[in-house]
Amino acid sequence: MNFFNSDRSERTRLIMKLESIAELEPQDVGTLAALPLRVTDFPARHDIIQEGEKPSECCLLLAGWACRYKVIEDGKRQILSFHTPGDIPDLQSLHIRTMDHSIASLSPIRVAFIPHRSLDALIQGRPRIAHAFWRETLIDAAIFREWIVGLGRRNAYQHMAHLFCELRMRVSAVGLLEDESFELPVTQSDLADASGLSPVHVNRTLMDLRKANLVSFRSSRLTIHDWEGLQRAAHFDPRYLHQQRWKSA
Amino acid sequence: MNFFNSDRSERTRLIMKLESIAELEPQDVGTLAALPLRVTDFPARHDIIQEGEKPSECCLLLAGWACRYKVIEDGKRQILSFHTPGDIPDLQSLHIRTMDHSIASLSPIRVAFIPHRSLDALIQGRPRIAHAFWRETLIDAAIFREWIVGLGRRNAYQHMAHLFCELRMRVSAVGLLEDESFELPVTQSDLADASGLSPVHVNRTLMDLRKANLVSFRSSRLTIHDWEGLQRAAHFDPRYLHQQRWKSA
DNA sequence: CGCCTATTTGATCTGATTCAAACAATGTGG
DNA sequence: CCACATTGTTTGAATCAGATCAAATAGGCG
Repeated sequence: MNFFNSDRSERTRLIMKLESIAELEPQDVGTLAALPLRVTDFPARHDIIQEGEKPSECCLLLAGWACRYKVIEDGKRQILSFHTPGDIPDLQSLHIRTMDHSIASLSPIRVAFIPHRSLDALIQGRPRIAHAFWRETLIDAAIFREWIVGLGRRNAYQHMAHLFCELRMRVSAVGLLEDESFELPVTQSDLADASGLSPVHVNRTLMDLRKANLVSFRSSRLTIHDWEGLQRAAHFDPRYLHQQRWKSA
Repeated sequence: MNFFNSDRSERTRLIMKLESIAELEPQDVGTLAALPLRVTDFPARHDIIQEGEKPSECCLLLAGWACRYKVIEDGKRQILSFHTPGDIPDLQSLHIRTMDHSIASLSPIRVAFIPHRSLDALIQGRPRIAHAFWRETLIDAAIFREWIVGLGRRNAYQHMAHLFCELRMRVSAVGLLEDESFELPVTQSDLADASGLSPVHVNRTLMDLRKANLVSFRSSRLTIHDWEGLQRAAHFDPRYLHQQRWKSA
């Protein structure tokens, strides 16, 4: 619990994110800033919430990377989404009591827990914020849909390229893209669990992408060498992300 | 436009559905019943909305089956979800202007178009209905997540079994399950596009499920011979559907 | 340095695809 | 009500994308 360590840029992350999702009024921003936050740090690869729990708070990611995942009977894991600062990966718990999946840190992370009570009050009193929150969960669903397409109908090469395009766009939207390169603290096994492939095949696909001079992934950092080409390889169309203003290229 | 043909059971479908999702007050029900509906019939295999459109109405499915789908560059199709009466498959268009996928009828269907304007008013004025609508889109997302798991980490046999379990539960919840059997007006190609498989392999998998005496799928009807066994084969756990009261078996 | 975890490589295997053709069902018009 | 066309299902054979197994190599870090 490092409430006082949380720096200014982290504490305004939620406001930045929601402003990128919907228009807010000055009063909305004030109400958001007054939200009670319980700020907590977690190490890498640590469960924040587990499937089956009934949380009474939502967790706002302030720094670091997280993911949602499910484990099936035979122990296989499927990652459902990746999350960057500003995301509230369990926002749905506001209206769906029981978690149907787990959320874990990928890197060391800092999260702010916000009581459901406070969020409910916000939703009642501030329709624009309610709109922004709902919209965030809907964009979430749009990303799930695109993953379904990738898993169902794209080959490994296109699928991985598409995933990197998505992450690039989202990272860029929260200002973490540095010259077509960003921290991506995941292993190739994580990428396998996200893309429905085996770790070995992820490795080979990464090498193919490297050989085609599109991207390279080394020491937890993705560098895009040819953004145009990557999009072409993935047949990537960013409209499904429903970003208002694309801070792209 | 068959407003007057729409029978009583169809017109209360939405109310039934929302009541199964969240608790409503009598006044909510009254407001819902007063919603202006533009009822329209469509033949089978007809697009109701296409990707890229910006609808100003939502479509409530009154009768028949529909699906969401996306088509990628090389012409491959991925079905994203199946929909039964009571569903509003484009409810997200209320907050996300542009459709990122299409919606089509599978069988002949009857839909009621409801202006966004009216729904917005409802959401402003009746918090419980707002809650129910939001919750419906969240359950949608939960189903997407389960499809991601199926596509990524289940084999063809488990995946198809799981899909049938999902459909059985949902069909049951809207009262369309008749003695462990229900209309499922889709082709094996449709099942292939939903499960990320080829039509040939769907055919072979269906035969395997038949041979195991779990289900049979003939002339647009799915009959479950062994509900327990089917759930076991799929490792099906219905909790992700977040149904309040399971009107099951 | 030495341990542990992640990546890379090679060889082999397999679940699922593709192609092609036969067959069954359903519908349509004469 | 039959003939024909169309669409959907079934079967077989060949092929392939990606999985699995196993072992070697490379990083990161206390």
